[in-house]
Amino acid sequence: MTASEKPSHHHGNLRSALINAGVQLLSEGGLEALTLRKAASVAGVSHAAPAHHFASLTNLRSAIAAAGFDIFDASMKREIKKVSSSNPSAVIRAACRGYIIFAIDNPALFSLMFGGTELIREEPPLGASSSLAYETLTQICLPYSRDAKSLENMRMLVWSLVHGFTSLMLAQQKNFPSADDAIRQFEEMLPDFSKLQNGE
Amino acid sequence: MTASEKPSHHHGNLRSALINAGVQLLSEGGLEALTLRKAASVAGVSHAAPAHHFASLTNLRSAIAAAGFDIFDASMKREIKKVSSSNPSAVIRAACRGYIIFAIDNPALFSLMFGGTELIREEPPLGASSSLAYETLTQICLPYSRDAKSLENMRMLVWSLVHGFTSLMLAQQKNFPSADDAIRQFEEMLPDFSKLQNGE
DNA sequence: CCTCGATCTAGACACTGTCAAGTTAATTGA
DNA sequence: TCAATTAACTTGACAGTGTCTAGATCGAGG
Repeated sequence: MTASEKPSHHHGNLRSALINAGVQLLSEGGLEALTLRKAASVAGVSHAAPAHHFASLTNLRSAIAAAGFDIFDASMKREIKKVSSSNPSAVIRAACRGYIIFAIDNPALFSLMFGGTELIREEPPLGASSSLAYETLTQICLPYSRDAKSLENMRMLVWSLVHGFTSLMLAQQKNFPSADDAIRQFEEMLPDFSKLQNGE
Repeated sequence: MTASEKPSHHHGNLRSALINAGVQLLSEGGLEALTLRKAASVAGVSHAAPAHHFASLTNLRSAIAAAGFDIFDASMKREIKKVSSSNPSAVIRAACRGYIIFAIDNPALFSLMFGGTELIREEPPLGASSSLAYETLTQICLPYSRDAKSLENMRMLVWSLVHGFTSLMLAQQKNFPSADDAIRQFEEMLPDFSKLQNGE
């Protein structure tokens, strides 16, 4: 949509425009700043236009959360790529760094995804994107699993640890630490954790 | 407030009545069912009455969250009392059971307390109650701490683990498991965790 | 008894999600 | 090519929300 295009009655790509507007509203004003009408306004359409793409606010929130899971998964994968994949423990720690970085960079989005807001989790947009991140978290635990049950336990252990740490960090401090400080604190807590790996 | 008392213009104890009404609304309709006007209605007063006790919805939410932290702390302490206090690891596991039980019994309250809703965390009502629970979590880690730093790491480790597990459980399943099932799943994940205790 | 302050009511305003009806534009089909 | 159909959007309305202002009522202290 360049400036040379004359404004059309049809927006063209309103659905993704509303999602982008929602992400922006979240990052600027927190959870409660995300409203259908504001998103419509930012996207440059009337207040009722979103209804044709999202049946309700819950649907828009779910689509935004799905976009959040994509960013989230990308953040973990980016940090994983930075380290040698031959060291399983380093890979897990890298994923955790990506986890924390995402939350610090997108606290309101993180809250929307995990904070208890009603979302439609099963259907395609959100279900697929969250499964992606789920899969990444499973992959990094594979080296530590002997069977299906130990994999599930390890995955839940790692996920619980990093998710709990991140959630509590966001809930406690009004002014979050920098991502570097948060990661430092997490890894300082973690050394004991490495004992339960079968060897690093 | 018995039925024999004639209704007075003054409610008498509107502040706590609104908090109780809020807890009820949360448990019946989730996060978004908690509104000032509904709480006022449940308490039997006009829509503007709450303003004299809570300057804004955020203040009411904070007071309700404070009440939640009291229940939360009581739930942990109740489980701790059930076990012999001579076994530090058993005490920690008991506290975690209380943590999970509270979340299963009060999912919306849990979301309000930790889910990213804006709250006034420093001031007396919420600040004091959350410090109480914080203190309980610190106490159960004392047997495993050699110094201030190791205590902080252990506390954060335990808290992150149980909080992350609980949050993810509430976020993932629309129909939560029973408290018993959730605790079983948590403790099944935990055995590896016991390795990092200096001895059970 | 009377005053005064605390408590609550009534009304209003802007904002919200959602619905219904109408308008515009793109696409399809003959 | 051009009319008809359908998708996309606008306008208007409604109930519900937080919050403000003004006024009414009650309880306690002088």
